[in-house]
Amino acid sequence: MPHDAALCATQQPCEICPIRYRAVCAHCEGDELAELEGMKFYRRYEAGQVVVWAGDRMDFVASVVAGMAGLTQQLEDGRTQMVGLLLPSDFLGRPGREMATYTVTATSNLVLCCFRRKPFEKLLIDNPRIASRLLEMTLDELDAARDWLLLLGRKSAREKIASLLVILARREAALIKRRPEGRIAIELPLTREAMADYLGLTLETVSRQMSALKREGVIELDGKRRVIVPSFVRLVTESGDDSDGGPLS
Amino acid sequence: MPHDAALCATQQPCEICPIRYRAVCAHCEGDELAELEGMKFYRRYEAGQVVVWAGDRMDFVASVVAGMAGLTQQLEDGRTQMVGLLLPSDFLGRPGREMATYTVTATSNLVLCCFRRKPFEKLLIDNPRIASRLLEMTLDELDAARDWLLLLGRKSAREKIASLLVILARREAALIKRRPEGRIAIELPLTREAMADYLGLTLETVSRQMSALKREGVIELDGKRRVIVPSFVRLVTESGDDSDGGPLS
DNA sequence: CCGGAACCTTGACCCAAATCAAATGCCACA
DNA sequence: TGTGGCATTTGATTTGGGTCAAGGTTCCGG
Repeated sequence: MPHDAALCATQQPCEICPIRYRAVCAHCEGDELAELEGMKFYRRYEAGQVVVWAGDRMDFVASVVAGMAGLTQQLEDGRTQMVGLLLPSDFLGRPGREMATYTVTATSNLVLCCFRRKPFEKLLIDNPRIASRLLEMTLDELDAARDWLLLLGRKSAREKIASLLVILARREAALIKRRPEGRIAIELPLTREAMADYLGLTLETVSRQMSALKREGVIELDGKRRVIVPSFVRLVTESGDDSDGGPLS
Repeated sequence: MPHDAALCATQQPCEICPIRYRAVCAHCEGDELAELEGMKFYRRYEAGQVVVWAGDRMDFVASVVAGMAGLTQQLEDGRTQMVGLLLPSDFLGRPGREMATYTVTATSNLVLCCFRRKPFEKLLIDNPRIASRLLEMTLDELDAARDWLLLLGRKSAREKIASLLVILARREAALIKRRPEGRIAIELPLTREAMADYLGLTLETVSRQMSALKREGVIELDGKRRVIVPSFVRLVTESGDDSDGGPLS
């Protein structure tokens, strides 16, 4: 097994792709889809592997098919902040940009559906369906970033943890077009350190707050990477915002 | 003078518009520009006026021509975080969305170049130039939001203040296609409270850090709303990140 | 079954920024 | 020229989360 990104021969047809109707290809049909299908290739990364370093040349863009990746930014003295969390169906890379602006790391085992950048950019010009879907996804990501700004700027450590769990639960549920409620389980494919980098905390504070939420019955831990939430509404209350999570979209 | 948004009769031709080559209309020429010009109308707001409330119907989109506006999000208990800062040439509103997601407030006197939403959406479909410019602007805004995440998550109060000043200086300079250097003046069309909401601080902390930067000669104050920076590189050093601000774009 | 590494938890202490509380400056306007 | 209403500054005190330090788990390879 190579240490580098593994170019993976086994790729699925788009028809049975789990992110077929949520990714950048969502609105494509017939010829458009065939063209994308013809140029796609898969890559797999192990948890912890770096996909690209900030400043490196990046000549592909991709959709996350499975797993999770984090975009990360750093100050010179090493302080680290996650600035993007990519879940299945999210888009990676910026058309028109040669160099990666952020370091991308697989936080769990990761499968990407990649397209070489240049041909993809051409497709973007010829094919308004793809371009408009990408605009829509970018606007959604901007909205998510804005919720994240509120989280980082104004929420307490406990609210931050609860918010992260709510976000993961909602994203997980959205993939199967449902809305989380009642007793639910959340996969948590992040180390405590990655959670801390996401939330602007230290890993010690993350650990302490997780313990506190557990002690108070808001969550139960099933191993380190799986969380049981007895009452989803209780968790939402703890997260500080009581928005209902908006339309299913 | 009405208390509400002032629909303003005096509007300039696009040719002499100060944001002609930076706004969503940047790549438009001839017919495209004429079409935009035919449907545009100006609105003016006084400092402090609300442009739209979160949740209200919003049936126009707009470019900021002059002045500054803040997008703001709130938790139920009143904690407030600014999640967007709109400067001249920035785009306001989301095509395809009926309701405003954020409250928009003029932080200084503000001039908007508005388009009714429905006709603008139609234009977006028919006219790839505008759509691709909007995608580009949205991607830039996402990058800015990601720098902002780093600021909120990991920077000290002093670094936050310095970073805000650097951002304003760069944006001001970019409008005239220059890069800030040496001794510069920065307009600061924000109250201390608005700065605090931007930076995830209290207004007292903002005031204290401004005083400290002044005491140490990093900045001089010329009234409350104008800052003189004797050495721009010194200010950038104080901001924590030493990126050079990227290409002029 | 043991040793080690990676990850996580817990405790004690500290500090940067929040909170609470006055002052002070600065207009606009009577 | 005073006066009320802001925005801002400054001071005293508290506190949430950071830092430093020590153990505990889990899991893998030998």
